[in-house]
Amino acid sequence: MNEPLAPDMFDELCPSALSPIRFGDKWAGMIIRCLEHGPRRFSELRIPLRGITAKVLTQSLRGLERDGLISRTAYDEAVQRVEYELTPLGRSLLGPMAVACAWAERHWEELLDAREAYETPASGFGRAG
Amino acid sequence: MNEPLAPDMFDELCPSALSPIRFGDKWAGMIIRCLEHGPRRFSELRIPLRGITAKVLTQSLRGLERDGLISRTAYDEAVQRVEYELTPLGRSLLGPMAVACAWAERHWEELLDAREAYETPASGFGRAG
DNA sequence: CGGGATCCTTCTGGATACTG
DNA sequence: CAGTATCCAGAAGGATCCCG
Repeated sequence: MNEPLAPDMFDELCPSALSPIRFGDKWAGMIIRCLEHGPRRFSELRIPLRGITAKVLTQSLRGLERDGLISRTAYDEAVQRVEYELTPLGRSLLGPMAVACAWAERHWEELLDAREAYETPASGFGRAG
Repeated sequence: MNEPLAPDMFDELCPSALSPIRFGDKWAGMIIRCLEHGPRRFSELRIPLRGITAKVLTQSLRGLERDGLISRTAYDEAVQRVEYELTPLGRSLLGPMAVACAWAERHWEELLDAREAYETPASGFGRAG
């Protein structure tokens, strides 16, 4: 149905790293993006969320489930299978997230500059006045 | 110039308490809202941010300054006076914040229902199946 | 008034090992 | 496979005292 998730979906160079806008906990926003195009399995989610431990992923998923943003479905098959999917409420967050992403991409340079300027206070002009 | 900030500006009943969307750290979003209509003094900010300690407010303000979202101006008068103000970059965040607030207000009921449903798993129907 | 310094508690995220 | 149980480190937030 939906293609595999790219392992480098959340690169280090991603502007979201600098964005002050956060959705839920550290991983929630990324998880929601992963579910954007359809349900995903637990182990499928671990791929783009590189290095996340099972415990932390479980925690984050439970939080999202608690807030009604995703639903969890366990299939009783030979090999255990669990799928997570966005609820309508969760899907309604995609709008605000797109706004946040657009903001971050748009102001990415300014954010970088601001940090750099803040960390180099000695450059001829100071706060004196 | 601008009217005093209402002490109950951030009520406990505020939908933002349930919203998964966060701007910066715990206080950053509220600080930005406080600066929306013009510069504010340190002690002025402490009023709506009820119970915040000086240290934490300072920390949060420094973080916002570091990210280029606000500017700090110290006036060398008899009584010490420091004002914080939104930069253009900081002001550009008001759009995404309005989107976030609209989302939270719109889905406030759903969020409440989801939490309640999650905390009362025993109600006849379960996840069985 | 607007902080800084210090100490303390809580929360978040993670490493590791184990399980149905 | 999809977790749970334990233990642990670091960061965030806060209380308290002090200062120019």
